[in-house]
Amino acid sequence: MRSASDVTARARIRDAALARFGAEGVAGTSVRAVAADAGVSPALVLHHFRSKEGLRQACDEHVLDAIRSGGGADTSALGDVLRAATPVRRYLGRALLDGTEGASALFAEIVERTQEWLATGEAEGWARPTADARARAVTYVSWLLAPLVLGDQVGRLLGGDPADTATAVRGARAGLEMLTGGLFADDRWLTAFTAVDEQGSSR
Amino acid sequence: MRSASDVTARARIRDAALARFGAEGVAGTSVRAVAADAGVSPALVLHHFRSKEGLRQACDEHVLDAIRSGGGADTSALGDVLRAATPVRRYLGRALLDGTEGASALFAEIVERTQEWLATGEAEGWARPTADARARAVTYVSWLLAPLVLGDQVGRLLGGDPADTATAVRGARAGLEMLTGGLFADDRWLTAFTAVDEQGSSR
DNA sequence: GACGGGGCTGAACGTCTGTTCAATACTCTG
DNA sequence: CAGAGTATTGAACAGACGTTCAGCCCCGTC
Repeated sequence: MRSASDVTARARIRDAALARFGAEGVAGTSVRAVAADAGVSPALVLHHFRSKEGLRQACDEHVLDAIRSGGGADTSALGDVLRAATPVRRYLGRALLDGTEGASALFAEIVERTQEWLATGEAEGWARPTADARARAVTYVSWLLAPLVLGDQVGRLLGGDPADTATAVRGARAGLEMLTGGLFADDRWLTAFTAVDEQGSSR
Repeated sequence: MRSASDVTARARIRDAALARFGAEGVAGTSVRAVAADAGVSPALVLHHFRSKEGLRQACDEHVLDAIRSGGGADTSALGDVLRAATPVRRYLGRALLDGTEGASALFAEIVERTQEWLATGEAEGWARPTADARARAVTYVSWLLAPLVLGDQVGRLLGGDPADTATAVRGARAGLEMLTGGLFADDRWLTAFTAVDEQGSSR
């Protein structure tokens, strides 16, 4: 076994599957289509990965390894996700929505790391205190991942090319702006929401 | 034609399709499964809607009507989305990811409304000014929709029941908190990002 | 009571699916 | 050079798929 090094057929198949799975979903992708993209026969796909499900698992593991090997640097997971190649992003978005085992684990992991990171920030004074650290971390991560899942929609409205890095950067800057200065100048919406919530919970 | 009033078979089929499409994707759902859920024969599904694609379009229109009829009240689209029933949310999330014609239109529409709403807020003083109003509106909407698409992940980490309203409320409050007070107390991340961006754009 | 039409069905169709299997081509070990 | 083992293939399978069609049933109209 020569592991995963070059453009071995196994790797070509995995990459083709990654792209197809991300673009059209796992259920919407046939083994034959993946094989055609990789330039091999359908039988070879099943030879290398035991089944279609095995192929999906292999994609999961590959994406997870690729992202995790980026290392949790100072900017937390933000950079990891933004730096990931487009097919990987698309695949990850769909895996998160499908509730894939690997994707779910990754999500939980990122939330955990983020919560610790924010706790540190709170102690060091650069992050504001919160009443519900868990909810804040979860929501923050979901925001971070939103342009990943909704990338096509965001890209379409922000500029012609959804794959263009400049587009993603423009959105990310606007996001950081909101998180730094805040979006709302007073707490009218927060109090309004609290009112609606208490009224609604009596239903 | 008695239109759509009660639990007519047509409506039952549409609702069953909505739930299935949302849970397992359009490609992952068979006409036979929808028919079984609705308690009718597969042939009837094709009789009422011309094809599987026609069924998908009918779901699109129904969801859009349901959401739009909520009316754009003062809290913008936030309430509309949160109030939508769980199957509708799930369906909408997947439709947005798939880039459905209807879902894309809805997204653009919400962004437009939100941008105007934020411009008003800017004029009235309760929304902070921004350098890129468009990017801010798009990002804000994608954040609003994030828990919708990632609902399962968020729910799982925030409490046992993803369908529970209390869970969604908890996340929404944490979000509003971040948007009101801001998350970061100083602009270290904003400047850091700018630095990385300028360095990265020279690649 | 005859009749027409739409809701509804069972059975069938051709096609595509994931998967299996025997056989071939290739590559390294002895 | 013989042989073992892996990469790779074409052909075939059974089942599920979307879709079609002829026909039944029920209801309101003349």
